[in-house]
Amino acid sequence: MDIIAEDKQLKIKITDDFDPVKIFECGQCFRWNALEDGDYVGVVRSAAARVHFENGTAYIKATGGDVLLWSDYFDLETDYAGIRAGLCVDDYMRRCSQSGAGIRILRQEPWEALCSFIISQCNNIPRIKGIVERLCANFGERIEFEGREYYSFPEAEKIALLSEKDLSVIRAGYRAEYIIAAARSAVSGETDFELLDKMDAVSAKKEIMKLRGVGSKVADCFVLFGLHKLNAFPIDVWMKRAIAEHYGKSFSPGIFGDYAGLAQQYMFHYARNVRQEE
DNA sequence: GAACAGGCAACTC
DNA sequence: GAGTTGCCTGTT
Repeated sequence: MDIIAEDKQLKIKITDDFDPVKIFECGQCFRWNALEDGDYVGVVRSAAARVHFENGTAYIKATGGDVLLWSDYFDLETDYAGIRAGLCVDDYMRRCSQSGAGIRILRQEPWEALCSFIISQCNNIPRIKGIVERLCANFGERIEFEGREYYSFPEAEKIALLSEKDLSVIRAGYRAEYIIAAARSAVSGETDFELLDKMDAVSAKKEIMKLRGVGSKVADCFVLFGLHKLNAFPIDVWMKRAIAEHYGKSFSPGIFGDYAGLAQQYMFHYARNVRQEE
């Protein structure tokens, strides 16, 4: 990918898979929203940004963050087209990966991913987004961008000091208790994201599942999206259906190898966006 | 009003 | 280990 910094914006000549709609709407993140003109606006760390996509070029205009932040966040060093080609172990996966071409796994902050996916349980995307937005608006740092207000995702340190009552404004329900416990665990060092990062996906999953409110699915989402371990394979009801239909009981994510997590994204995308249209 | 939702924990057998 | 139930909130 060619990244050129010009006129206070980054211009990325896309030479690999990169589809903003799929990237932002595939369920991996909750803080990017489409504007009327189709651009996406979101917050990463302490920077707000607008992503515009046109003629094979992505334009990123942000309040901050250098080239490194954005190339890291969008995982631009990884060859998704190449990985995708290698995933086509059967005809079904070929269809899935074709339909999902353009998805990239963002390198999100571990704490943000953990917290967001704790909130995601038994919830739909609009509501998850609402809760996360209220969390940020109430406890994050204010960022002004293009005449509008945005908020950073609050640090674990900040959430650790809150009571469940303090959190009631975000209307997370019974998940509030889990969020606070996770924040305190992160602050105390009992949950150590740097340490988890060094582990393999299976060990990291096992470790993060020690937290209350973190079961198998949330743990896999954390490992895949928060730790960027691309072999983690979250299984929700959509995936369960797809697996039952196409692979049966003996299924193991292992058949997709080191990039099973990407295969999961393609299957998920296909199940949600393509298959019902057939 | 009741059932349900992209899930988890605690409990039962 | 498989099955059941409550959980907080919002939607159908």
